[in-house]
Amino acid sequence: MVTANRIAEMAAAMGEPARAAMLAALMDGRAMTATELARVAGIAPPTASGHLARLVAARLVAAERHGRHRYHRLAGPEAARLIESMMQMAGAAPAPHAVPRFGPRDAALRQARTCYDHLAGRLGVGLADALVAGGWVAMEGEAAWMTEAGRARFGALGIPLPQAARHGRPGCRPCLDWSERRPHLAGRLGAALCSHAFGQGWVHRVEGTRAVTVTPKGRLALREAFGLAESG
Amino acid sequence: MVTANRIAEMAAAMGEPARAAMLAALMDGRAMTATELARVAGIAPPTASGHLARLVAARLVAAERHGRHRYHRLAGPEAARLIESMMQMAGAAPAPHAVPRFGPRDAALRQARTCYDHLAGRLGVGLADALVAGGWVAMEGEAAWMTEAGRARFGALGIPLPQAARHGRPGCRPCLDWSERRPHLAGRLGAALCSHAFGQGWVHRVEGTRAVTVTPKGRLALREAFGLAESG
DNA sequence: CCGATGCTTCGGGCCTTGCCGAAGCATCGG
DNA sequence: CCGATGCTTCGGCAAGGCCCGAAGCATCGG
Repeated sequence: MVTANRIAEMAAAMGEPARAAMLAALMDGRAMTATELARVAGIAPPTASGHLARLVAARLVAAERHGRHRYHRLAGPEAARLIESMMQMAGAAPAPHAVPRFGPRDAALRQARTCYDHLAGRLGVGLADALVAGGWVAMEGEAAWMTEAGRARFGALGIPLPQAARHGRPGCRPCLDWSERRPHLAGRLGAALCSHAFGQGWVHRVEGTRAVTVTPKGRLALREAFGLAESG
Repeated sequence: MVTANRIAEMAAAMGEPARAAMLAALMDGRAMTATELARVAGIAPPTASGHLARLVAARLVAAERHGRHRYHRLAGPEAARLIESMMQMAGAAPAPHAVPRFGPRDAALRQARTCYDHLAGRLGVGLADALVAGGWVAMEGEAAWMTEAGRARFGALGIPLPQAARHGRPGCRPCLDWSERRPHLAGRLGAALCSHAFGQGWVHRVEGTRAVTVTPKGRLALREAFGLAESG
């Protein structure tokens, strides 16, 4: 009974168009200020402030002060996962959940972007395909796992590996790509790959968006390391 | 933007204690009448009727008339999956989400029950353990898959097998058991095993509950087929 | 055909919640 | 030190939602 109440609390926090829009906007894993989120949701700052307080209370969103700004991000991978399930069941968006008004960045977003903490778009899907084709990773339905060979080769590249079956977050799982409608790689492995790609200068973020571009160096590295033919 | 609204609609449908309690009660996959659900949620029948209409509108619940009764069940595996995610994030229930007032059936429920369309409780967890130990199935984190050997042996037992990587539902996935706090087997394989167990007379449902008992025949068969030592 | 049963619709009371503008705090930049 | 900026709190309004009892439909059992 108590569990039903907690469910209701969380669900109610998501169950309002303005808050749902905010959560969707946070799904790329970046943090946003209250004012930005107000604009995204199409409401006045005071209203947004109230909504955000409620999302924080429901532990779906975490907030952090930096000077006179307050940055909001999803509370964690579980929250992202939950919202992702909802989006999927909501019938995946026809357009890749729009960033309103910021102009026609759709092409760039479709090509490559971050999805919470891993890579998505054609780049993410292509990378996942290459990893499966190369025998690094196997996928079946909603399951994915590293092969033994993959584990060894990721290690050799200096990519920190999720230990097998640690209790919390799955090491490796497929995540349905909004724009491509095919799976890319999420979970701890997806996050590790993404941060490695940033760290090595394979990709750069397009300032102020969640789009990323592949550098020439990255294009080369992705082909050499994973056999990824075209990466944008 | 439209996607945020649909999310909000679904979430709002879940975001009310009475409705959340109803959904939780439906999580074993059986259908319940409106009056039963009213009692579960602790509200009057007219109120429940309104709630159920809303859940149906949100496509979380499906209803079906049988004579003067109207049976409600979860709309499908995706809905079950979604609610399960919420429960998990809600911090798995201390008690196995209670069937109120129907008396002290907890012991039986903990021992063996259905969870949506597959087996749960000590029986379900033990079966999953045995399948992993016997090399039928492998599990890692939130991923699970049939081994080649397992696929062949399930087929030999006459259990209809999910084809690899069909698009909709995952063939095989772990599902955190409420009472045991360890995974049992869900997905299409879990459902196939469960219906096989009922069909072969390995288990019987305890009338009017979601508890099941293992028959002597079932105990024998489970040991012989899967090496499951004690099955209640 | 008639009463009992299951469910829904209707009407109305009550409370919650969304929304905004104005005003109050804090921080930054000069 | 002062104005601009980001955010929150406050007050008030309006809409929507939850809840119930009474009454209306349908179905079942005799």
